[in-house]
Amino acid sequence: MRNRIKDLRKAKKMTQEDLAKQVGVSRQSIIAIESGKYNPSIELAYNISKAFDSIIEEVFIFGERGEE
Amino acid sequence: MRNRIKDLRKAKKMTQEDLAKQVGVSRQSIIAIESGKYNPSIELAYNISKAFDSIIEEVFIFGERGEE
DNA sequence: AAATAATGTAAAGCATGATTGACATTACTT
DNA sequence: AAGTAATGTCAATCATGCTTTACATTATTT
Repeated sequence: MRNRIKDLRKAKKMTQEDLAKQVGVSRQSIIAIESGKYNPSIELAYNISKAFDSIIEEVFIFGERGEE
Repeated sequence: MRNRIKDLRKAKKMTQEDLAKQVGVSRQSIIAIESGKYNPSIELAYNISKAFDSIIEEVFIFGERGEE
């Protein structure tokens, strides 16, 4: 599962730390999620997408056919 | 965070076990999620919503004002 | 070029999502 | 009413999201 966090974040000129604070997790978590290291909880995914005034499906891209 | 899984599941006449198999988790996980005991991963939330031909936001309802 | 901000990496530990198994209870069927 | 399917509950264990700390690297600014 990929995501657009890095791009959306830069479009809003936010640092990883800004986003981390806004959604209430550590910067490490943002890094790990941006780089696809793990699956956030749905609650966190929701908070992140809200930080970008988007819905989850606009931020997280689910493998149509297997996640290259 | 509430969700409509139980209702959607019944509308499709699926058992918890049916759903569990279809999305690849244990029945316990379905029970726990249906009853709001915990936050699924986004991947699982996505698979569940796909089982109902819906998007995440149609299945999971995020606390408008704090989750009674 | 030096200083500082932002990003990346690594490892240890904690919190909780998810599994398994066994049993109790409530609904359907016959 | 008896039998079976479906749901619910409890507890132990495993897997992984998430935190914390500390440092290294890459950008940005002056």
